Amino acid sequence: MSKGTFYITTPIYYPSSKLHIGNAYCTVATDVMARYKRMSGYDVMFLTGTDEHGVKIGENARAAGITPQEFVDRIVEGQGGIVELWKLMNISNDRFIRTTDDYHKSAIQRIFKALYDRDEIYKGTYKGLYCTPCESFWTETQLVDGKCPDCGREVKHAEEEAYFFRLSKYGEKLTALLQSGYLEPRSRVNEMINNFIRPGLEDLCVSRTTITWGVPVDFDPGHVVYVWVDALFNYMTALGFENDRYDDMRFWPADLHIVGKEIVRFHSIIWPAFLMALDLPLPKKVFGHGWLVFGGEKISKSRSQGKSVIDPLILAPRYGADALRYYLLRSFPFGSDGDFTNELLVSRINSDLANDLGNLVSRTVAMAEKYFGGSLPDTRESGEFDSGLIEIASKLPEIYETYMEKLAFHNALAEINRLTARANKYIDETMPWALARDEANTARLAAVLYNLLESVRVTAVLLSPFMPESSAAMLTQLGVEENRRTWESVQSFGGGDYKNVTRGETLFPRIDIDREMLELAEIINEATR
RNA sequence: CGCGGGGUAGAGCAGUCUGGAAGCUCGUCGGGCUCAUAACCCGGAGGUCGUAGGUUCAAAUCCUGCCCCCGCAACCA
Repeated sequence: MSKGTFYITTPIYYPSSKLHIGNAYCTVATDVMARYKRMSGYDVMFLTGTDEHGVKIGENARAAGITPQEFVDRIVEGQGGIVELWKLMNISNDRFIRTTDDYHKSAIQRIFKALYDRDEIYKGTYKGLYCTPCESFWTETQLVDGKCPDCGREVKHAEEEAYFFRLSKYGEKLTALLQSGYLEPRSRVNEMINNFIRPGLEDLCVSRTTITWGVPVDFDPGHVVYVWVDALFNYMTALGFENDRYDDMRFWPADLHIVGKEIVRFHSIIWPAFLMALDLPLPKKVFGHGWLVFGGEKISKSRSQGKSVIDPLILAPRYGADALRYYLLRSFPFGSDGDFTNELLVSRINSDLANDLGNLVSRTVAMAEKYFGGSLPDTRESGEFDSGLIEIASKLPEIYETYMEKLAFHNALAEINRLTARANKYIDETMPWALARDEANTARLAAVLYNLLESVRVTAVLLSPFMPESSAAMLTQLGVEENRRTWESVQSFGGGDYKNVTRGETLFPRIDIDREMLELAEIINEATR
């Protein structure tokens, strides 16, 4: 029974160079949310993709001596590219849009025309500071010492004909939208209103004549659609808006756009204004997450050129995509910045995953095999200490759900860890190895192991959006059938039985942190040489 | 006075919206257990919650000033 549709998106990434761990952070979070919603019964559409036009890509392609299309093809679909990265990170996107896809380009032309026909777009003059060698316009504030921020040379005032979107008339409607809870976290709302709306919105330049790598304005040769319309409408063209490639408009409006804090502005001001202009339903929510920083400083694309050790292509195979996914979402509140360090990554894996969770599964499964040959008897005797464990396990799904709905992933995971810790303690309290010494205690021993296996099952199911592979491996060791791996099945503790418990491979091997840090240092050295 | 975020135990962080016994992980010291991945469990030491005021019966939390760090400023998640 479906609870309805749920449409969730990542930003479309700009493939001017390879992606870094920060992009992976955003996509992993979106993936977790998508998997969580699927698990809890929604018909989910999860979209990610790439924004492939613009000056920078044109330049980089020229520098590489290939066409822009070849350039983006390489970064998106080539070896070590974006598609491969998402596969490696176990991203379950239903669709991948590239703004160079034909259906998207023709749809953008129709959308641009529709805005023009409604007089939401008009032809005017773009005035700015132009750097001739770079073929780029800059604003006053972008200049470095009054010169081009890219090449450091003089800029001059220049004008070009351009189309403008009447953004300025949407100030009031946008303020109301922002105050209605459209944008989270709440702290970003003031930033948007104070910074951009209150000073007065200017009309937005939506075409350029100096750019060639982009979607042409079909009714006015020489003009190319500038980033806004091209990029933002991906969320709709990917569903089939103004094109025949797809027929999934039942997913619109989007339930959740997850974006980085630097593009909150585009998604909370420009994007809804476009939709208002076309009388289209607005997305239900935009969530602006924080950034990963590295040693307190921002991770930039330029700084991560080459193989830095924060490269997910190195980290994911080394520790497992699940462990990396877990670390990213457990360590930092999603709305704030988080300091990524390799030490913290390894120490998280060791303490939370190897010592606490992995070891719990290991000792529980080992005892079920050792004492009952992997098949628990049906006669069980409850006893002291049971209620403490069962209470936590029973309440967990509801608490988890509350946090997941708020995208408070770190809190949801902390709650799961609480159950893991409680289960480990329960083993100490009940001392199954002592019970096993006397056959008179068989029923009690069966109950203890049953409670432990149930706790692990609940844990594994709730972890499945975060760590899909490890979760499945755990449930396989427990010998749990499909119908006991569902969201519904963890709403109540007990009910099933355990007749086929089998030890498996170590879920999360412990890492020698000192040796690991040395090896990572060597990897950095080799890469920078 | 451009805007925003942050300053909580040796380290890294929750908690601040919605005021009500200062919490978690790592590290450290001591004890327990032997089912388990030298893992697990219990206990101890360690903090004037950046700073100065204010509101309150009560402030890490609300208000004001100041200091320090970081980011944004129209294409870096």
